[in-house]
Order: sequence, then C-alpha cells, then structure tokens
Amino acid sequence: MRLSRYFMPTLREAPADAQIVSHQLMLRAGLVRQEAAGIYAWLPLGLKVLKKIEQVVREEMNRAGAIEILMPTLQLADLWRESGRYDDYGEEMLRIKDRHDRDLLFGPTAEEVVTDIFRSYIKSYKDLPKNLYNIQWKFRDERRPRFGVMRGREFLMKDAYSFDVDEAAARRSYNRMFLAYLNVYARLGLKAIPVKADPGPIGGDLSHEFMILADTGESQVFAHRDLVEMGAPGPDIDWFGDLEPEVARRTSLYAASDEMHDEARFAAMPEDKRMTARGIEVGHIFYFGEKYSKPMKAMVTGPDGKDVPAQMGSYGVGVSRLVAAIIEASHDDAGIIWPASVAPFGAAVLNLRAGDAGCDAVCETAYAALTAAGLDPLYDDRDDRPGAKFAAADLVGIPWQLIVGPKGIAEGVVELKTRATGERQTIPLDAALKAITG
RNA sequence: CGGGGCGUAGCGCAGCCUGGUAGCGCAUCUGCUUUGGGAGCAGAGGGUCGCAAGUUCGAAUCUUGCCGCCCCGACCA
Repeated sequence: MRLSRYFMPTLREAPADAQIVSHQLMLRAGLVRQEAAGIYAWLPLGLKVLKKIEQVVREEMNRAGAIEILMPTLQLADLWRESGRYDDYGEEMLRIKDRHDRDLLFGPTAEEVVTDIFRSYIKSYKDLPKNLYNIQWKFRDERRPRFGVMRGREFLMKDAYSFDVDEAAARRSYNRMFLAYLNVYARLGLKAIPVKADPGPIGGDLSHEFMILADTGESQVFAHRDLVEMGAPGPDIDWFGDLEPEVARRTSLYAASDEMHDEARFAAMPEDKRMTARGIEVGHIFYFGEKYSKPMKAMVTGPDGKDVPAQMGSYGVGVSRLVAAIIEASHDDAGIIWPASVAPFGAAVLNLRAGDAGCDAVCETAYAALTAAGLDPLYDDRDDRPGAKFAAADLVGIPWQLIVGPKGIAEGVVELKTRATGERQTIPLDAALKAITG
C-alpha cells in the first residue's frame, strides 16, 4: 500500500479522553475512532489488526476441532424466555422491538441461539462431541464502558460452545479449548496464564480465565512464577487423545485472580515463586452442564436409549479487547510494537526523499520485492520530512522499517530498522530484503 | 447506579473568578526556502464557545435544567 493513497490518520497528541496507553495509541495511530461511549468505528489499520487476530483465533479453534458458524447479532427474546435469562439479564441487555412489536435483543452472548441450532439437528450421542463457534459482534450495555475497546459496549467476541453426552466427555472438550487458548495467545506474542475462575452455580473446577500480565489490568493476579514461562503446548498435540496430563501440568500450579484467591495456598509456595501482578482477562472458559440444554430441551439419546440433556461448555475470547491487550503488553514511548503475527503491514518502506530519482527507484524496487514476497508492505511515499516518516512508522508499529535516503543511495546501501529492538543495520538493498523475507 | 471532573476550530489548551461579542500551539491550504528523528518564514481558511431557558443594554463568562464524555467505586454468564 502506498501511504499517499491510504487512509491512516495519525495524531501527534492523544485525545484527552484516552487515559490508558493502549487507548491513546489506538487513537494516535488511527486504529479506531470513538463514536459513543464504548462504541468504536474501526479504521483501516485497526481493522487489519482485528482481522489478523480473528484469523489466528479461527485457525486454532479449527485445529482443536471446533467448527465455525455465524449467528445473528439480533436474537429473538422468546429464546431467552425459554432459558429464563430474558428477565435475569438486566440492564446490560439491549432490548429492541421490530415493526411487528416483537421483542428482539442485541446478543450479549449466544448460548440460547446455539442451543436452538444444536437441538434442531443433533439427536444422538453418536454425533457428539460437537463444538460450534462464531466470531461475531456482541453488545453489552455496560454501566461504565472504559479504557477504549478494552471494555467497550460493542465488542468482537469469539464464542465457542461444546456439546457432549456426559460430564467426562465434556471435560475432554474443555481440555481441548484450554490448550487451544494457550496456543492462540502464544501466537499473538502474549504470555497468558490460566487462572482458576468462579465456576458459578454449577460448581466444580471447570472454569478458567486467561490473563495476560499488564500494569493496567483490571484484575489482580496471584500465580506461581513458573506458569508465566511455561509456554503453549503447540499445534502438534493429539487433540482427540488424552489431554488431561497436559492440562493438569498447568492447573496444578497455583494461579488465581482476586475473587478466587487463597492466601494460605499462595503463602505456602516458595517466596521466589510467588508472583503478584495486574492482569487483563482475554479469555474465559467454563463448563456449565445442563444449564441451557435442560430448560431448552436440547436432548440427545445415549447408548442406553435414554434421552439426556447435552452437557455444555462455553469458551470466549475477546477479539477486539485483544487489540488493546497486545498494545498494553507491547509498546514503548514511540508507539506500538506489533508482533509479526498481527502487524497491519509486514514491513514499511520509508522514502526519505520522495521525488528524488535515486530514492524513488530503490523504493519502488523494494516495494515490489516485498509485495511479491507476501509481506504486504506499506510504502511511505509521501512528500514529507524524514522525521515525520520515522515518527509515523514507529507509532503504528510495523515490525521492519526499510529506510531509503540519499546518503545511503550514494553508497549503495539502505538502512534496516527492527521496530521491536530499535536495532539498525546499514546494508545493501538485497541483503535487507533477504533479512526481512527470511 | 453513588462520588468526582470535563465539554471553547480536526487534536492539545488559554480565556470564565472580576460579563463588553474569541485566542494560542499543532494540523489544514497557498508561496518560497528546506529535507536522516514530527522544519523555517510569509500569508490564508476554519468556531451555533455541548443544547435550552433565564438574568442583563450586552453571556464562552453568571443562574437553572438537560445532553455528552472521562476517572474512582460498585457491577462484570
């Protein structure tokens, strides 16, 4: 993309409304524009990042055996009356009437809809397990939206729903999502730790929140230090084999957020292993059994010929929240530092003297080569000063900056800067291209 | 929802206390000079001062109501 033809409105100063660094940088780098409290328009750069995160989530869900569908944002109130949640959900639910005076709502989540889909088609234990997910906009009319897209009212969520014939099978479904989530965060360059979460009225131990560590996190996290560095299981595990040992290895170490914190257990750990930090919740998984299947009569016939309600679990990832969370975890004074997996462009070509024949020619060559290599480069061909280009490239956080100026041209070299480290090398163009394309 | 703060040009702010018809920086446009970390000079455009009512000869400024946004808290299957 040539920047002269693109739409990337950057701001030198952050709007006063933005208090936390990710929100400030998202506005300054032109990722989003606020339309109302907790409601944002996604500008080109922000949309690219959002789509990339979405794709990582999609790939890891698919790998773990989940199947993508797309459910509507507007849902019928009648379904929620079946589950009993229409009255329970309260003011957070945005309620709407259509022209026939029929009650609709903007979905804050989709248990009812997915259960309705499931019960319409699946009747036998032989068709289980099933895990259906979608990546769709949700609306929760939060009392106090804040921190930009971190806690918006409208937000993009990946929500998956598992269906099994009994609790043991549901636990296996749960384990698949548990490990798949760790892979998602690892691919996004995040260190996520699974913490024990409040399982709600169902009880048991099958509920975890995934927290990434950042000073601006809304939750306090207490955890065994080793969990942070344990890493993800990777894509090559046997997803439909026995995952229990792999999950147990990660859940046996202490980790809890404030509401589940057990000071005695925490204090029992060696002092150098105790870690206290702020965390951002970027995922929540749990098993809730028959909570929806029973009232909504989502029944399957078991091997013994008897009908039982499906055992369900649900698994959420805040996709739009992850954009902010990644920035919180990865930035410096100059701007955002995107992990390569979600960077809006793979590399930037900075023409320090647009209009100079030599600079133009080298930049065009580099731009074509990077495009051909699939890097999706951003070419800053604007008639502007070098300082403005450096500042913009740093701000929007593109991993590689290929800097082309008249000084280097005279000596047959360009400069290659790595955004994350600030490291620069002055080398011939072909060497720079090779370094970028690997 | 309780508490606090703020709404003045696209962004950041001053002016308000003590009423006299709106200003600064950045950004934008034009010209010239510049060109390796957000350039300099000269000129130009852009504002129902959140909305409404009131007080007053006169309101960005004082009063009242409403709306919007932000922060803290509570809340967050």
